[in-house]
Amino acid sequence: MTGRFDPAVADVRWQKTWDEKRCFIADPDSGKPKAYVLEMFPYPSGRIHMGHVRNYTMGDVLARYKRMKGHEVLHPMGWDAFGMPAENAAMERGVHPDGWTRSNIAAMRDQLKRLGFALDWSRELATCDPEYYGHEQALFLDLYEAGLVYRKESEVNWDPVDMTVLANEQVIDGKGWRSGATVERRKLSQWFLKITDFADELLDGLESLEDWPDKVKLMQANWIGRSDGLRFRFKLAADGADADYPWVKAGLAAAPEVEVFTTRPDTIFGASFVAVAPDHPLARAVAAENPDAAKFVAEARSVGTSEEAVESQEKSGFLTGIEAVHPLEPEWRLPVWIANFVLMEYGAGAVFGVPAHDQRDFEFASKYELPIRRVVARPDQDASTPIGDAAEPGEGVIVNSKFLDGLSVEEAQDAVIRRAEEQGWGTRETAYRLRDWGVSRQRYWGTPIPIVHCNSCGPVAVPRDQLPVLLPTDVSFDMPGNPLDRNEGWRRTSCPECGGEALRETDTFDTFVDSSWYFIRFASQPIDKAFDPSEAEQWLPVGQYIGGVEHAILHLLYARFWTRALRRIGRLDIEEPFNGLFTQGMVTHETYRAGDGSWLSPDEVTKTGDDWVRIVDGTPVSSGRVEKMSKSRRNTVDPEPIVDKYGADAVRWFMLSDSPPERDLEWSEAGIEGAARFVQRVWRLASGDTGGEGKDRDLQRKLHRTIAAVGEAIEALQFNKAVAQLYELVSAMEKAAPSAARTEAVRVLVRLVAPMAPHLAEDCWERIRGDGLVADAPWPAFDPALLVEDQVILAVQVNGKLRDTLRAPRGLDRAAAEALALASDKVQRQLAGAEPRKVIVVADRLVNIVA
RNA sequence: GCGGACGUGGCGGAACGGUAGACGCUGGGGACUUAAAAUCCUCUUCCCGGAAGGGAGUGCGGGUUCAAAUCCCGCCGUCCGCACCA
Repeated sequence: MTGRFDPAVADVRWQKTWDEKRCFIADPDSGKPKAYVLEMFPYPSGRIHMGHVRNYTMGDVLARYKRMKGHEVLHPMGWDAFGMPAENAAMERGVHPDGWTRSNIAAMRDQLKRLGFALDWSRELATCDPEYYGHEQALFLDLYEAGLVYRKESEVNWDPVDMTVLANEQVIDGKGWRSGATVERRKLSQWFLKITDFADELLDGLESLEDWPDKVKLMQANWIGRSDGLRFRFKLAADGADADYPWVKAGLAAAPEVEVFTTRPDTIFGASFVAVAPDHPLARAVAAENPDAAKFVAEARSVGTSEEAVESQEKSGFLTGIEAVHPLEPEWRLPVWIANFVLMEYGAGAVFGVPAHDQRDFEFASKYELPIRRVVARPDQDASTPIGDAAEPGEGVIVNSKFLDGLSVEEAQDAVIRRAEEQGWGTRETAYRLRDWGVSRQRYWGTPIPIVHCNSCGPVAVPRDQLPVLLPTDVSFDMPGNPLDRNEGWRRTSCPECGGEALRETDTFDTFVDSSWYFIRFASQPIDKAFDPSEAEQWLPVGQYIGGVEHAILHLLYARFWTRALRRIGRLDIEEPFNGLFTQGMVTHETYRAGDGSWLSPDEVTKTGDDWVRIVDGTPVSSGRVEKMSKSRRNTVDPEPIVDKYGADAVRWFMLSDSPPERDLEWSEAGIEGAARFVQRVWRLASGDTGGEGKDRDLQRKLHRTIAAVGEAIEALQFNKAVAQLYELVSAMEKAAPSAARTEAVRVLVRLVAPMAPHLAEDCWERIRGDGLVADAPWPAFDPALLVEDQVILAVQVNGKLRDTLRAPRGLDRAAAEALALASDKVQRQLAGAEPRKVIVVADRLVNIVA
């Protein structure tokens, strides 16, 4: 039989067949065990990129494998369709965000379909569909009514380029995650979701996520940043005339105290100062009275929170002249400073400084010559050992600390907290780094926040029967800012409560709200509500979720929160949305630069000998490091022409080969060529002579071992290992003479490659007259008895070094193995007449002779 | 600074503490062909050697073990996350 597998014909043909037979429509009532395989849905930028191809190929292999193993598989696809790029396109090209987004979706859907993914397109959704965001508005109101939403004027991260607010999670090194602009501080009224109410749950829940990467769990744990400690109050010394105290003048007379939070209450006798944040009420009170203080506060606040600012900024403080009373030593006074390193948002917005055992306090004390007093000593130190040129934050025994002396750090912490609680000046408390999630965005292309602002009633929820609050279509993008603010016709409305004049909320949701529940909507999509809990619970939690690690904190934390919030308000009985998580690596490519330093794309350059040159004029090109494919580096490779040239299966196969899926995959022409060759080799095996009688025990064993190994590798998401196994099997089959075993091997091979190269597999299946579609065929079973060889190769070592390998029957006993090894010429030569002192035998593996 | 991951041929990478380098790519040699493409065979960690064979070898230095890429200790390097978090 001659000819070649022709993907141009086969791809279209089988995609059509799967579609017509509704192969991948998930049926909740099939009675089969359910499996929910999900990849992070894409933003409809207009074209798919190699990262999508890799991501969706991995999910597809798993989905198809699970189907073959007898599961009812839910493997849906949709569009994370709201967001800035649509508005940018509107501003740059005058197209409407809706039209732009819709046509992008149509283009990308076609591209995805060409790759033959086993997706249930009947459940496709886009977050910009009113049917989707309307339900989201209702869910938001549910949370609002349950007290999990609040509005507050707060200092926010303002992106001056995108002209919107960013969540803390979206500020990377002090810059906006999309625009890269340095983020400013602004005061705005914002809607917040109470994610901090779930801090403990979200942290503790991580422990149940056994099939998540440790790295991601750790990142989330660090992000939540739980610290256990003591919150306590310092009384402010009021020894002089009351009226002079700044807090009295500032109207704070009722609270002549300052509260601090510490994780090291054991070091309380090492305190040498108290410091408050520049935003602290006490600091403001002082600033109101003292121009120097006001100047200091203003300067401290003007410094950004960017990395450079924080690193280069020296610790500095302003001595207020106020004194705090040590809670355990009433005669002991500590100076109160305003310090630029104290954050108002964390803990109590004030700290007490222990220079000996905290590096930051140490630096501050060194600068202002404050006492540095040891209160913890390591075994090689005592109470009088001076502190060197750095703080000692570690463990030890408490010294110089009255009733705490001799206790361990941990014991002393307990003792101080207990005493504080008994005496009523402090309480055990847990502080978190996590802040509430600000979800307001000053953008058009997002889900409208379903709130109306009434002059007399304040913010009022839009009644359910008026949902969805639709985005108006008559908007203009001819000036910066949010077009909703300028759309009076849409904005003006009446108050649902009093009927008076009111204005709609013009902010829209952060798009991470949209992606916080789409996996639930995939599982159940009734018309009249967001989801039906009993139907959704049949599929959820997602069995395997696959996506990029860049969402380790943002999306994955928000989705966990949203799921738990729905549970708390009784809407869905699921604790964690994603049972298994896999974060795949990026697709990378070499970068190229012309002589003038500009980036060149891979199709502008060619290699002549060892050097790269520009195709147009032959000028030399320098090849740079391998980096993530990106537009700015111009090192992207568009999947579409690759699929045209090699077919979907070769692309899929290459995406799974070589690199372990969690690591980066370097795109190479040679790699895709190799994958295309493999596709043809399989096709030739299935098209070749299938006659032949008789057994081939070696091939049969190889086959059964491969079935076991490939299944195991797919389940562990080690696709590169599955690929290597299949290469070995194909190689062995090509070398084997025709036999019944070989014929059987072809039938099995086709099914083993089906999850990875489904079009090829269908074509082969048809040629060998398999029943129905290979997509519906059961995964081949293996015979455990055939996994073991009856001949083994024994490694023979002398003093741990390999000297010989010997073929031996399986199950040889110690003495026989030893005798066999000692009979080896090579061993005898190494021993040179010496008597073995000891012989180690590992059954069926090796013999080590120690001389 | 804190936390984490990783370090194996020319390259991507395999390797329950038990034959290091599977498999793929690249490269060399060969077969088929008028020629090419396609395909197939073969070699490809390094050093000495014609070969047989020998030696070295998993970032570096120690250790545990009959046996270490794998376990332990200490360095060095690369990457990622967080970052004045009290």
